[in-house]
Amino acid sequence: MGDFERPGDVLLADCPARTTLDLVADTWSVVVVYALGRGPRRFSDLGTLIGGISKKMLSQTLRKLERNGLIQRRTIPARPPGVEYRLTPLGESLLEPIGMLSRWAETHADDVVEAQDQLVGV
Amino acid sequence: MGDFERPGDVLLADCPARTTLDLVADTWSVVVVYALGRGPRRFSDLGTLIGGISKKMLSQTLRKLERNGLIQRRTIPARPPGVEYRLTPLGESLLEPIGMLSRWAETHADDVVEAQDQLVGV
DNA sequence: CAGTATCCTATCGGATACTG
DNA sequence: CAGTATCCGATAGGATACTG
Repeated sequence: MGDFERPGDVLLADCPARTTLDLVADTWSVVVVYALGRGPRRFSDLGTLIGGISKKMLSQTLRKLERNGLIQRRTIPARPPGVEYRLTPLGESLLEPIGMLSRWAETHADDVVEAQDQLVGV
Repeated sequence: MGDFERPGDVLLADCPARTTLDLVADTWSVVVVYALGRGPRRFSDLGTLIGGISKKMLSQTLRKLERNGLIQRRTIPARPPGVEYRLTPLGESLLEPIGMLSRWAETHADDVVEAQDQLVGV
């Protein structure tokens, strides 16, 4: 190998960096973390806030992120009883990267649509 | 609606922003764009550069990104004949967001592993 | 070299129904 | 409210073989 690669690079298969990228590089993970960036939320509130997500995927995504230390689940002893999810410091550290990615998607969505049309024809 | 949401937000289902996020929020898309950030590359070179990717997924990912205007495919009339992929300006605009995401994965991979171990037990 | 085609398995993801 | 369980079709993704 040369000095071209750094160990732990996302280009390397099976390294922790790649595995970690795998963990967050999917739409639901990005959107859930993005939504929790607004502050702690209940399960049902997240379901409302995030358009198009099913209870199943919301639950799965929350548990995956929890297993990997990005979010924390807490039972609220209030009335009515409920559950609250919040970002951990690790999860918060992800807010800036996915914020940039989300902003890119919002900003360049029209460019993508235009490129698609270009290829289909006038 | 309140002033809480912006139209085109990734939180909204089926809007162009969400669709565009969907397009790039997966591991192979991120890694392929990341790899092409080093400059134009041939198909086989990308396969070597990107660890663990199969020809099938590389091909599929390249075509998807091409269809959506992020990369451009060009046939090289050189010897030996080949094909070269490069980022379009739109693709280049994605380099900073995914660069941040990749750097996050590299930096926080150990935190994730630690969090996993914590939950499994000592 | 640069792919496509096929096969097969695993996961994604929605819908629905049920539980505490 | 906050989920889990089950069913089902669609897609992801690897392996292998084949093509121009």
